[in-house]
Amino acid sequence: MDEALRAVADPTRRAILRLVRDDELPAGDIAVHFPSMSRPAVSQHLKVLVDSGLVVVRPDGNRRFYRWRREGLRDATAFLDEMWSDSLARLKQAAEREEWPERARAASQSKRTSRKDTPR
Amino acid sequence: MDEALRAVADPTRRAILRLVRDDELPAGDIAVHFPSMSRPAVSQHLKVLVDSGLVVVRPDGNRRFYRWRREGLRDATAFLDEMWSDSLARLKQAAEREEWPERARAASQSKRTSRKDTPR
DNA sequence: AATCTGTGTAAGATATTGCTTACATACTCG
DNA sequence: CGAGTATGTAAGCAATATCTTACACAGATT
Repeated sequence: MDEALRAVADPTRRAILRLVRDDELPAGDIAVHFPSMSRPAVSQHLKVLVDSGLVVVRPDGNRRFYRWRREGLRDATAFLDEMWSDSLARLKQAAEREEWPERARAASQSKRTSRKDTPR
Repeated sequence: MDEALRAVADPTRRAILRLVRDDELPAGDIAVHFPSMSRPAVSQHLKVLVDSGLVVVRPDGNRRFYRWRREGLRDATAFLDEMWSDSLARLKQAAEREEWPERARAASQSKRTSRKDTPR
């Protein structure tokens, strides 16, 4: 999942993903969308996308067709969903404390047990 | 948005986000959750999170309380939504071509106009 | 066969990350 | 005030990312 998110953190790679989301495209066709960078650079981005599981390749004769691989974004999506979810457990906990979840809760008591930076 | 996604691509930072999603926590309390790394390392991760807009700080006396900033994940979420969406435009286009969107479409003709790597 | 075409890989330069340790600062409390 | 607490910043380092140019090589064309 780290890999997928890292891959998606690059704007070029996101643009590539959009290109191959609905259509299968050969590397060359993808590269022409990025005149500001060399073709090998795009090729390397494609490699990153393949290695992170976000895209699959289908060689066909001379060319290599790239296509989005849905499964590759599952975990990343799950993480965001988790962040946005209203967490039942959280609501229950809040209820038990007789507080409203909407109200910002004051921070719990910090333990204050640490002294100095523990050297390692 | 690049920044937010890059920030979230790190597992430590995701863990921090989960910690401060529902509760406001002081830096120290956050750091103790990561005994495998030094406190300054965590502090630096917090800085990344703040700089990328994923988290806000509230200084209070001695301490600094961190809390998730929802807005920070909006764009990243939008990107994923876009990837998963069934794109009305795409459906319409498919209809106009009298094809079913579920059917994988063969790649469009590549132009084959490129010759060699263009030197820069 | 000779030569394109499409695309990946190698090597190298440079910038960025993610740590670590040492230190600076500011607040708190007796 | 002076010691202790909470936390950020500086400097340095090893690993990684992201480009670039040069090159390798298989498949297509003539």
